[in-house]
Amino acid sequence: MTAEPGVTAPPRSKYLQIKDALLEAYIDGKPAGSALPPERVLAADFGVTRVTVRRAIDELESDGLVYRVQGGGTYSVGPSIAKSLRLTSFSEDVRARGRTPSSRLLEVAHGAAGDEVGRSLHLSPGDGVVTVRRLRMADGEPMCLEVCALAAATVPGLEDLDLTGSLYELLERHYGIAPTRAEQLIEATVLDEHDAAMLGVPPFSAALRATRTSYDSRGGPVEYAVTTYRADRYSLRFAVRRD
Amino acid sequence: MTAEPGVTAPPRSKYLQIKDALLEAYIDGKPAGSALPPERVLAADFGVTRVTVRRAIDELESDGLVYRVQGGGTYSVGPSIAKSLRLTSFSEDVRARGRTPSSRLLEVAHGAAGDEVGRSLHLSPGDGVVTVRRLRMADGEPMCLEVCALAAATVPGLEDLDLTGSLYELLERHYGIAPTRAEQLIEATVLDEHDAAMLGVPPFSAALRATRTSYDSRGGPVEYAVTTYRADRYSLRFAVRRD
DNA sequence: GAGTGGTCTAGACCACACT
DNA sequence: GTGTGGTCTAGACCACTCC
Repeated sequence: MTAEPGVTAPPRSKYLQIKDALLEAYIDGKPAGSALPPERVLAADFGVTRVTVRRAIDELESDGLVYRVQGGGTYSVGPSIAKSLRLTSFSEDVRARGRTPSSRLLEVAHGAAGDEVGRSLHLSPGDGVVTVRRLRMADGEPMCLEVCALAAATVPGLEDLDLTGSLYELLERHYGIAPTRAEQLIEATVLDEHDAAMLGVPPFSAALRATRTSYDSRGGPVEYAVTTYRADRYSLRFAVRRD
Repeated sequence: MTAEPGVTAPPRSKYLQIKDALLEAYIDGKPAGSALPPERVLAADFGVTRVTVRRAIDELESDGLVYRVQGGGTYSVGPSIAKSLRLTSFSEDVRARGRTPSSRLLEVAHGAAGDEVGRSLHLSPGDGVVTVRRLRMADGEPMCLEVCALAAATVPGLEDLDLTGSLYELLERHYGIAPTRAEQLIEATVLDEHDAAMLGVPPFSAALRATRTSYDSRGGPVEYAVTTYRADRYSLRFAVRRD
């Protein structure tokens, strides 16, 4: 059972392959409002059942890339808009925008979890946590300040590793920990003089603050992170639907 | 054509009924991490196929209320967290929080669309738009400033209607227009003296700004709205997953 | 009426977790 | 091995839109 030459990727599910094919054929570079072929036609073309085609289109719809009209058809929203809400690390995020991520490590500290962090990580307030403070940059330009807390017991020796890259990659490689889902809170705030100076903006500038608790596939909390983004460099864009 | 006594709601799809039943039985009031029964058991209990049960659980998962572990099971995230990202009007939003919405109408103006609004509403810059400025409140307390633009041709006589309630309800009732999806941009900003006074907070306070373009079921743009929320009263909370 | 998306059935096999 | 969720098939009927 060998793969076709040029097909080096691991065998992905059909509906994901179809999603990519639809993206390339009917969405990327097509004007907004272009119609996709009917589901039954696509099913025949791809040699799958309609259920599988629908699954692919379900993903495109929840990503905000197409919309459906019952009895009407399926239409492209247009090529440029609508980034979906996926759990991504800062490094992945910056690379996806075609820029180069880097970090300046500000502090690695051991201490007690305390109340809020302990509750989020399912620890007692006195349990040990490692706190990593970093200034994160894209093409060398400051983008956000990140404070990340992890249960000390789960990441022994973290402070001796290179913390200027992707924390998610590092957790996976050294500890076999991989966050798969997270709860996220987005607020607006104003930067104090210290944080503003770090980010290279005037004091009292606006900022977006994201507070995130990440969980691994077994449901255990992995990371509690507070990230403060420059308002002039960061925004959230997504599609919403009505029930 | 009368409904059954006691069955006042229109017949909803099975998977939505199952979703509600699962919510009540296994999520509301249950501690985080509680396991749901296996999909095959639920299918038998509800007298449907596994596909239909999975569809219900798909919705719960994308709402951030449960998470699944392949080979393991399906678990509740807990009762309190994770509001989903649905397209809701301010009035609906406030009522969902158990408070009473109200509005103060600041201005209704006719004018040319201009560049940005025109592009969003698929109009020429010189086409007419109606702009509605409102201060929106919950239990009488200022929550946000809303500026909403609609194509003048689609809402004749809008300025003579009662604009202190839900704009979505009004669009539906008087013009048969119902937004079904939207693209939304979230940014952080700082309030100027005028807006801060309107919202009853000190000048230069932080605020969340949401810029939204809504579309009806046929894909036509309906509304271009910029809403500025008090940062101390409004935040966004949602669940994210990794691919 | 013809065509489209929306829902649902009754199975099957695979990948992964637990023990 | 057994049980779980993940994917997929080959149909069916309904609700809606457009002509």
